[in-house]
Amino acid sequence: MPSAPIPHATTMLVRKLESIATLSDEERQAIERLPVRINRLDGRHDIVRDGDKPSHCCLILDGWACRYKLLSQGKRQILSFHIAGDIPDLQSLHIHTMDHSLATVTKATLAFIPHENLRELTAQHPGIAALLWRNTLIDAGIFREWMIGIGRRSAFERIGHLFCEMYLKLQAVGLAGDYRCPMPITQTDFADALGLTSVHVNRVLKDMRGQTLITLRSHTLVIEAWDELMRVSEFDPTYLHLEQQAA
Amino acid sequence: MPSAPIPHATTMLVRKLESIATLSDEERQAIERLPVRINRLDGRHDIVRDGDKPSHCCLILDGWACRYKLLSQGKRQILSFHIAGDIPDLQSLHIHTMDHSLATVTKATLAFIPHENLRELTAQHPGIAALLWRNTLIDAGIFREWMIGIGRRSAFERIGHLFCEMYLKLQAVGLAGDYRCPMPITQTDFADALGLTSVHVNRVLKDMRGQTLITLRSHTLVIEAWDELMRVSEFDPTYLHLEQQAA
DNA sequence: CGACACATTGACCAGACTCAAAGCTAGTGG
DNA sequence: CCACTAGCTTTGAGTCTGGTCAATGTGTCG
Repeated sequence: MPSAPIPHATTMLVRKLESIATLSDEERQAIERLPVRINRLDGRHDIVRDGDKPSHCCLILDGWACRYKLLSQGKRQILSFHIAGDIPDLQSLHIHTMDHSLATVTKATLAFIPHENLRELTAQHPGIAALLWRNTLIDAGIFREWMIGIGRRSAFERIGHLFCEMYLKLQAVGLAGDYRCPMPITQTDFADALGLTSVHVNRVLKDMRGQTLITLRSHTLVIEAWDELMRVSEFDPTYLHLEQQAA
Repeated sequence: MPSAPIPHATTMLVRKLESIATLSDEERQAIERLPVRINRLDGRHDIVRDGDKPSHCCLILDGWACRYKLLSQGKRQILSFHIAGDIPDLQSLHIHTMDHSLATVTKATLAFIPHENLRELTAQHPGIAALLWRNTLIDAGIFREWMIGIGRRSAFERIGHLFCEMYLKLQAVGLAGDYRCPMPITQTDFADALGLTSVHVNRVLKDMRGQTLITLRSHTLVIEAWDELMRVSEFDPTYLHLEQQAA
């Protein structure tokens, strides 16, 4: 988790897409010609807000972001967490009004790509369109899995499940290994992501530590018993569709 | 709700896509050339199962379907309900292994379209690809909204919210009107969709009837007080992205 | 060395669950 | 055409997971 040098934005995108399928030279070059605007933001800072009609998509180069929605009486539901290589608002390319917000979790480096260029790219290169489409479909699969967790799993299982999911996602882009990964979110964030309260999250974490399943200190997670954690969380990684590990 | 004659499969697809954007003659003809296999199924019948690698997508011509996943100890989470015009497993075009199941709810008429023809269609016509992509993105938005409900809304709000959502979706394809629509699902289905138990659903429904918000009898829902139901359920239809009403 | 955000803990509470037993009702078959 | 049945709905009584409220630690950063 020592932060590797942040790659050039389009290089990161090429790498991400090539982890799924091979790109032709032409496709690779078309991606590399995309104009990007790089922006560095602090943590806890909105990128796009519920109701906005954005004109750019946002590629994460470094740091964490999350999608969330605010409800009445200060209630908040976090919908997803995103890491380097993700384009969390790719949907805005085809759905013009945001129905939720996107914010940084940590300090982050973002690349903004104009919709018009992405639209041109996908019109010219159906293969790239398919890959980006596929990306949004995997996102939808993760939404479904979260729904299953919130709807039908215990607090303990939900938290364990999230640990497994984030560890594998981070590992796939080389940001985790050796059962150790960054986990830069607060207990309130956990609660809002998993449909719990922060008080209850605290108690479950205490329990998990007691069972020597995990260590969680200064925003670093160590999974002390991976197989056991997967088992008690009923975690099955199929839904992440991580065909291969990109390094 | 009197069942109109079931239109030809490709006509239904053209109509659906044209409710979002205009198709060129060429695009329309390409869709109409799609080969389809029509199949009539009873209710409560699996169409595709968790783990399958389907080679067709399924367009619903008539009836209801749902996506669901089974967990240990007989737990089930229903992920979505689908009605005429939907292609609930469109994702299988780009994600080869099913991470959940798809089943009919009622007796249903389905049109199966081979992946290879859809892939060819989208490669040839980026505009159609964009429209289908958009469809899957709206699905994802509905998943997010369900997540919000299960995570942060009370049982009462969740049920009210689902009524509002299904009424508008049905109305958009001409299957509902006058605050009245079919609702062919059991209280157990409600429970499994909303992260509740059927006993509790039953009690909440009783409460809703008591407040004269709805009538629900023999699989027909009548919304007696639409504005009030929307208000108490905190329902905001933005996420459905129903740009216009198709008749 | 504050100050502030975050984590932890205790005491109490409630919305939703479990288990179990009756009622309904729409089909089915005789 | 009616009795039967399977599946669904309704209700009651008791329980529990997870929520609420509030106070007290703890760590980090200017």
